[in-house]
Amino acid sequence: MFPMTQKESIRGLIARLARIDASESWSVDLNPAQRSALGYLRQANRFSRSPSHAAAYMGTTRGTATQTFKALIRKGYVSEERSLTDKRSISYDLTATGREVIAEQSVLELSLDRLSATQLGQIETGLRGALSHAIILNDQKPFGICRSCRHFEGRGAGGYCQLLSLALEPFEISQICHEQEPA
Amino acid sequence: MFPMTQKESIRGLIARLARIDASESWSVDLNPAQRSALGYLRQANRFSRSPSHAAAYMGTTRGTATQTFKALIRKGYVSEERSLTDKRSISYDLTATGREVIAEQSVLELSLDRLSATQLGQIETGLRGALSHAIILNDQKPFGICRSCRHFEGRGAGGYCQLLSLALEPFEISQICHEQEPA
DNA sequence: TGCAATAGTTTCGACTCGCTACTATCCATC
DNA sequence: GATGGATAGTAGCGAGTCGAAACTATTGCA
Repeated sequence: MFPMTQKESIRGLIARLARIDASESWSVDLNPAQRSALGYLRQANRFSRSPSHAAAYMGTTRGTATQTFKALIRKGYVSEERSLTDKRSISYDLTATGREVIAEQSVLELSLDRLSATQLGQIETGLRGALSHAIILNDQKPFGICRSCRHFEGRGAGGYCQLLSLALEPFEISQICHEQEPA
Repeated sequence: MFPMTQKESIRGLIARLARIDASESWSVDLNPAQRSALGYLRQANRFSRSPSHAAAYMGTTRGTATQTFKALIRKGYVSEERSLTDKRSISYDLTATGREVIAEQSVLELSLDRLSATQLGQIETGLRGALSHAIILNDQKPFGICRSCRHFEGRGAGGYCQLLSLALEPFEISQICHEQEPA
């Protein structure tokens, strides 16, 4: 009568999985927005850990991002550090307990456990592709990883950012950056 | 420094895609809950279109489901019909405008357009598998499609439900049912 | 020096959603 | 048949989210 297209099915699956995942966050005294803010901080490089950048990444407003970070401070999951060069800006970082909380395994991850490695790989590349298209359609910034940026230049184990004229530690080149532009 | 596992990446991807999709629903005067309620009604068979069943499917409470349906009535997207046999129960159904609204293509679907048919197939089966595990872990009902139920019996183009002792129209056997138990 | 842009914050209001309590109805059991 | 418990839907409350807009402080450009 009203057959669902494959794309509609996938849309529904994503919504349901996201809902299951979101409902679980509450059990660790984190709401979904707070959880994804923690996840963002874990991935973001040192130039991208501000409310503005988090807001751009999560598709929300700076005001909401501020609220979220303040709540995370109260709970002791992140620490705040004011910039020395620009007195307007603030940088947040995960605390040790913050890292523990974010590392806890979710029902969603347990469910993914039952899939094969190839299936996981297929899902990841597929969803990643879809997300990058969606981000373009939504006029959002890509926040890709440093290593695959046009301003990146490899140097031994680490690298160099031509935009910021800065040397990069090895671990930094696989973090995400608000300035990133695909090569 | 803190490498993400593949499962963590997928979790993040699902959350981000869901957020993009959810934020879009507002542009058609539907909130995410209302949108997924409409989506549920489109798939559900005639025995499963009540607030209770929708609540079980969506992982929310009956109270919230009622609110959602009442809002959809106000907006003219669903119609209400009281049952003749059980005076407690109500059945909702999509109106013509409700069907139009739900059929509109989303940014998420547009993004999926850029993937190949094989990729779409892989994503769908993968996510479907993950969801069915997650549902078991969460003690929710599967709401699978009629045709693949242990009470289903094929009869020509249509079928027969051994649980309800009822003949089923051809289009009904691919709808989802709250009584469904995988064969 | 002044003016616009930017970073973060605050406040307000609309809205969601879960919880609890309540009514009506059904049904199983004595 | 009565009756007690389960089940369907609903109403109202309250905590909390989130976005919009206004506001302050700082920066940097002209």
